[in-house]
Amino acid sequence: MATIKDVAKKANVSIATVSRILNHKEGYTEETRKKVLQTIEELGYHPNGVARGLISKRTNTIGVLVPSISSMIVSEMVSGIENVAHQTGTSVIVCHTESNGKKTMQYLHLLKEKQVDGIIFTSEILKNEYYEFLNKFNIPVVLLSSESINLPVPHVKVDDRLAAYHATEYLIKQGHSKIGMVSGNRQDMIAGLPRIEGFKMAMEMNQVPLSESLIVSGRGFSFKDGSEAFEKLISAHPELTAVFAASDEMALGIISKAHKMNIDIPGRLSVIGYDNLAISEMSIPPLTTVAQPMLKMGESAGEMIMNMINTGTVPENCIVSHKIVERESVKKIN
Amino acid sequence: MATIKDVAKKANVSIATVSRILNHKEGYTEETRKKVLQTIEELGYHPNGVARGLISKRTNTIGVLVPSISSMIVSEMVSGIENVAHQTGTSVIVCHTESNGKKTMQYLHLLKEKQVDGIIFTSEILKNEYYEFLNKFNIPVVLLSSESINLPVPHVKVDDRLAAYHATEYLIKQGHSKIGMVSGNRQDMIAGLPRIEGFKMAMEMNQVPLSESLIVSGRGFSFKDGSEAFEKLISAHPELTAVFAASDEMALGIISKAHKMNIDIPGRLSVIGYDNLAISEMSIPPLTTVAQPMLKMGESAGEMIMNMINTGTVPENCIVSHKIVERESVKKIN
DNA sequence: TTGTACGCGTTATCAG
DNA sequence: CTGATAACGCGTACAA
Repeated sequence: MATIKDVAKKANVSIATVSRILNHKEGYTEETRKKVLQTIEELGYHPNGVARGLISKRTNTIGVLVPSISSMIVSEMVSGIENVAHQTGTSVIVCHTESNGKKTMQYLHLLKEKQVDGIIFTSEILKNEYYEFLNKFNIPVVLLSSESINLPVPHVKVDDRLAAYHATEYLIKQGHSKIGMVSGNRQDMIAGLPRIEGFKMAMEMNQVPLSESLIVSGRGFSFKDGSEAFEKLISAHPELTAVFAASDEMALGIISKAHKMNIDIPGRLSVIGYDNLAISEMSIPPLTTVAQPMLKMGESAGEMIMNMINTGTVPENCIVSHKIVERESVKKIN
Repeated sequence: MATIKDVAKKANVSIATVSRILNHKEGYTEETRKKVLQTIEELGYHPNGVARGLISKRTNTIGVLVPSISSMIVSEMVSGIENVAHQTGTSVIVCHTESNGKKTMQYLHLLKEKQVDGIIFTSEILKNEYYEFLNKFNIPVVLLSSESINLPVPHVKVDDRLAAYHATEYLIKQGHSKIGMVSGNRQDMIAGLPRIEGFKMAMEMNQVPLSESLIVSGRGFSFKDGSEAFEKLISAHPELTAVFAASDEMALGIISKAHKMNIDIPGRLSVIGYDNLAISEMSIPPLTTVAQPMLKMGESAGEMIMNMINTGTVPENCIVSHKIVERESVKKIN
């Protein structure tokens, strides 16, 4: 494999000169530049990023920690991150933690050893243990679709409480007053509780009758969770005309179960989801839902981490705006 | 940041000894080992992988090229790759090429500069240009869900022709004899044409009437492609009782369009898909489909590349077996 | 404008 | 069992 030394020798210059030319510094004539470029071509020389990283203390690599790559919701965010990263010549290492604390720490060690320039932490809470490690080694971090209340780590996410508020309010404005919610896990302080709070708030603010039994939560946000929770909800409250689901997958679970129970959607029951995944256009009926701009969020997080790396400052949090995408799963009534 | 040198100094040993201990070589007493480990703890020392990579010529990093990360079909394969990679302490850099030749070459250069140990090429054909580059620098490659007919590159995939054959035959065995196909792009020699061939073969082998107009292909394999192609197909052949879709997304497109046209599925029309994505359980009705074991394929490709890296030999191709997952979108008829 | 020489943090090969 | 020391490929003061 040709090194910078080989190039220097063949071109009859010093490695310093070659290095300068490669890095677009000044200090050489156009003539020598051409000569060097020429022999680089001839030798098929490529710079060795590892050697460069050793001396420059930059690897142009960032790590992205996600609970699960194949989850439709994170893969799009990763895509956004990769988008902006690649524009500046940096690469993305993905690590799926499976929400496992031990595995997460393993990854953190691995990434530190690899000397990544920064880390994006996605869809999961930042435990103290993680933070201390990162902080100890001064590794820049940003939280994506997550947040920390006590730690000084910047994040990008939508305002879940507000978004849930809007979703519920939308249902109310369509004339519904018997509304239930199929929520995620109550213990989940990031994506679970806030959406429940938003739901309650909208109900109260609009004087719609509310009781705790109108909210039934699943273990997570999956299709199955949605389907099971809905079954409980509707048997306790057959009078419902609308349901707010805390995720699109849950909404699909509801639709599927409703179909089995011969409940027409949106004829007898309206459903609004949350996420605006690709699948929400594919369902029958197409799903009305709260859109989280996943791709954009990934891009923002990417820009944020690049900024931290380049400037050493910690940026402001970024609250991206949600919106309601109207399709056909919600019906206006009287 | 503490280096191996600091550790050596503080522990009153040489860096050589520290290195030996770190790498579990022999040549030191239990006593010195403890002392060194102790001071490593105290200093919070972590080895620098970049420096190690410079001398060992291994980065414990592989690159994965995919057309699009967020495509449900590839994200699961990446997950499989990452699974096995992490077990051996290697990381995965994902690059989405958007099927763009220029961008792909950019990534290849980037990955070479980063000195990755190997590359997995996913769901896309390996152009000569790519191969020459990889070959020139002796970078191990494996093809995942793709193959090359003229280049000596190992691959892992299912036998598309055979799988399509089985899917079609399954329809026939359920009593159908008026069968159409909504296919992917005919020009696609990897995932397009073979499935068409399999379809034709099954029809012919079972003496089911076949004409070219029974196959209509989309630009790709998307929901929209499926929905549009189906519209053409069914208007030309309203007598059809079953359709083979070349992907699950296309199948969903068909179901959706059929619903709009008041065609009951599976009552009047049976549909079989291809892929067995997560969404195929979520549709109404749940989709009967040909399962490609995406996760396992990723894992196989991961093991394959690790083998190539470690042994320098090129492994056998790996044809993984498909199977038909029966759900509710196909009805048996008289 | 150009070249020399040192250092980045490791591993590995020698001596001792 | 242990310790100097030379690589690995590159960037960069400093000198010429």
